[in-house]
Amino acid sequence: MSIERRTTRQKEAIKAVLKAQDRPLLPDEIHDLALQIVPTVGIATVYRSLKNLMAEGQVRTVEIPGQPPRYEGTEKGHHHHFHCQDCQSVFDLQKCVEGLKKLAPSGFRVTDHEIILYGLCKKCAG
Amino acid sequence: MSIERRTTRQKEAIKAVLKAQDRPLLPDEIHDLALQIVPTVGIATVYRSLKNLMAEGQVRTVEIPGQPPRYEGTEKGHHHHFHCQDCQSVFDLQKCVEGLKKLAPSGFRVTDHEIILYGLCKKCAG
DNA sequence: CAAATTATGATAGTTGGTTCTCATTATCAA
DNA sequence: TTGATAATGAGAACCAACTATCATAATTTG
Repeated sequence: MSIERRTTRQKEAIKAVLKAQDRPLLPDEIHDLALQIVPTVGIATVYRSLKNLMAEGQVRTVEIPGQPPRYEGTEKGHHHHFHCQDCQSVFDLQKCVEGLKKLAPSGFRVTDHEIILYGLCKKCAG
Repeated sequence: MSIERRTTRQKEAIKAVLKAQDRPLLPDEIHDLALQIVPTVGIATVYRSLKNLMAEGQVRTVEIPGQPPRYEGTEKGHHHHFHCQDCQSVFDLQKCVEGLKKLAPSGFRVTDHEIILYGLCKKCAG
C-alpha cells in the first residue's frame, strides 16, 4: 500500500514525536503527543505512518514480552531496554554485554539477541 | 473459578506433556501432544489447565516478543531461550550471564531480566 | 453403585490491537 | 489557482488469542 508521496502535518508531527523521545513509545502515546502538535491526527494515521517509517528504516519496533509493540527511531544505535513494573514505562539502556553467543548450544547460529531488564525506574523506586 | 478438585485424564495428559519437553510449548502444541495421550482434549481444557497450573506455580509463561506465550514447567531452574528464526521453535539455554544489573541507570532497581537469542537452531543451520 | 457435583468439549463470544473502507480534506504540479 | 489525486479521520471490520456458556460426561463420596 503505500509509498508516501506527500508531506503532511500529521506525518511530520509523528516523526517529531518519535525523535523527541528517549524511550520507545506505544502507538497511543505517539497519538496523544502528536495531537499536541497538530489539532487532528487519527490513530489510523499513526499506524499508517509507523508502517511506512518502518519500511523506510527510520523506525523500529521494541517488543516487551506480554506488551504491545513500541516504536523508536533508528538513529539510536544498538541498545536494550528497561521495563518499569510499576509505571509500565520502558527506558533505554546505554550499554550491552559480552559473551551472549556462548549461551547457545553448539551448532546453533546466533545472529541477534535481546536483553530486557525489569524492576523499578528511578521515580518509582525513590 | 476454579480450584481443581478432581483428577482427570485430560489434566494428567497436559501435565505429562509439559514435563516431557525440554522447551516451552504453545497452547496448540500442548493440545496436539495431549491428544496423543487422551483421545479427546479440547483447547479450552488446555487453557483452563494452564491457568490453574500457573496459579499453583507448577507452570510459567515464556514470552518471545511478537509471539503468543509459551508454557514450561517450573521444575526447570532459571534459564533463557533461543528462538529459531526459521522453524520458529524455542529452545532452552543452559546458562546465564553476569553483570546485567550494571546496564541500568543509577537509581533504577533491577529485580529480573530476560535474555533471548535469535538465529538458526542446529537443524536449520546445518 | 448411585447421587452429587466438578470437569469437559464445542462453540459462541470477547478482547485488544491493528487494518480497512470510503467520503472528505489537503497537497502539489502545472 | 485549480484540478488530479494522495492522505486523512472516523468508525467498521478484522484477527488471533483467549474466555465464557452450557449441555453432557466423568469423578468421587457415601
